[in-house]
Amino acid sequence: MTNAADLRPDPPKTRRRKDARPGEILSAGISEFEANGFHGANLARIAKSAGIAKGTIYLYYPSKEALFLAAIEEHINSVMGESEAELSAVEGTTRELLTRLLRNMYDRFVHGKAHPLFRVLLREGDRMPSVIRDYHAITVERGTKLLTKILERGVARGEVRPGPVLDTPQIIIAPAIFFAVHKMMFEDAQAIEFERFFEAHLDLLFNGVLAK
Amino acid sequence: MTNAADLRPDPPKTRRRKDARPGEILSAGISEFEANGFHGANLARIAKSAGIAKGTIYLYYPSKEALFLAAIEEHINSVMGESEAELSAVEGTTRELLTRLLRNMYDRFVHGKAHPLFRVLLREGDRMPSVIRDYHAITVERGTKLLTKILERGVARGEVRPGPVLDTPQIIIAPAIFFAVHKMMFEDAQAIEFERFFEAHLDLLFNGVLAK
DNA sequence: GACATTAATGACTCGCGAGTCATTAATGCA
DNA sequence: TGCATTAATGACTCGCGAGTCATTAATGTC
Repeated sequence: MTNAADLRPDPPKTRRRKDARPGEILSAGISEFEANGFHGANLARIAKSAGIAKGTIYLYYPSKEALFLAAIEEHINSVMGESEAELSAVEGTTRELLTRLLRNMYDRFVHGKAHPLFRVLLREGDRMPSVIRDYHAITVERGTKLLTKILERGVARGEVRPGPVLDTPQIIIAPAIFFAVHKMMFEDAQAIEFERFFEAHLDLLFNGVLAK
Repeated sequence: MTNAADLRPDPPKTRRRKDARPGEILSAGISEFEANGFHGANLARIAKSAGIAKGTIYLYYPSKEALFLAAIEEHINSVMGESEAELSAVEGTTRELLTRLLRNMYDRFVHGKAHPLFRVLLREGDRMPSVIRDYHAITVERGTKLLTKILERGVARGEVRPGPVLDTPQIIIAPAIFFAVHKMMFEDAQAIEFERFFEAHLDLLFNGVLAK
């Protein structure tokens, strides 16, 4: 029954992989933080899921908080960088542009990868104002600028009515954030049907509620 | 230097007040839970602020969770019961009705007592689905019914355009919730000026964004 | 006033999880 | 092949806060 395997030395029980570790820990961390938030996350669990011992984490990150910050930063960039190209093309009617922008918002913040990130920051972001500022700059500010561009272009083309909405363009995407929040809180109690809500959102935007 | 006070027996160091305690503990609890959420709340602090020892809390409430549930229930009722009367009067134009309803929403969920409650439930409500269901019934369902009533009356009066908004009337108050959430997350990073936002909200509702 | 009842106390236990560090062993180099 | 370096380990410490319980003392009753 002797075979080659018996002659091979045992594979080492631990591997020394100084350069692969940080990334592995980071991605295990992202999953754990997404699922349980900062407070609820457990370093022993992160270690286990990264296939290492708890102490090893501390060889690469000085504290739970530092790991969280690194994980969030990584996540923000990977999640928010996407659809940048898709949205930067500003052509077509204002109606088309806004429809596309909103569809994209819902895709990301309600159904997509941005949802868990939004959830964690909404719940525990007040612990770390610098993260919130980053997130604000990358999502809100950037989005607001894009909206403003679309609306001003719309005014120039005679498609958009000048008015107070131009001063606080966030109001245009507000229902999408509302939907994401509602889902977070009341998914179990009573979910809102997405397609209907989306239709209503567009209708409100383009027509208001009053009869002509 | 002898006077009456010297002769009076020392006042008792502890008072036995079986019936006053629960209420006092509850109100100390409400403050603590409002300020720190469920997890962040500290029973020793609640006891101190109620002027009793920690053990005394357990004479009246079997656990932190039970105290939280009692505090939330109490709070929900006291906070949500208000402005009921004010809103039930359905007369005037639809425009007037909606303006009044929205002003009321902002007053309560952004500036008023409902804000901290909303904040706590948004952050930690998933721990206790029954509380969320109560809250949903008292706020969302009731509000949605009122909105539906206003909108259907509006349609009957020819003031409101029938359309998808009637199916998901929540969309009308969505920007108010957005504003509350934005305030929670980004107050420090970049607050939105309230009056402008409110104007934009009404304008969006009554006019949409497109030029006529 | 003496005694029984029970409200109130707060020092204590206990579980949890972040962070430490003495020990082990993988790997590179002579 | 032996030695030095350092990645990796995991049992341990330590602080925190919920929940306990033996003890104290306020109050009602005879």
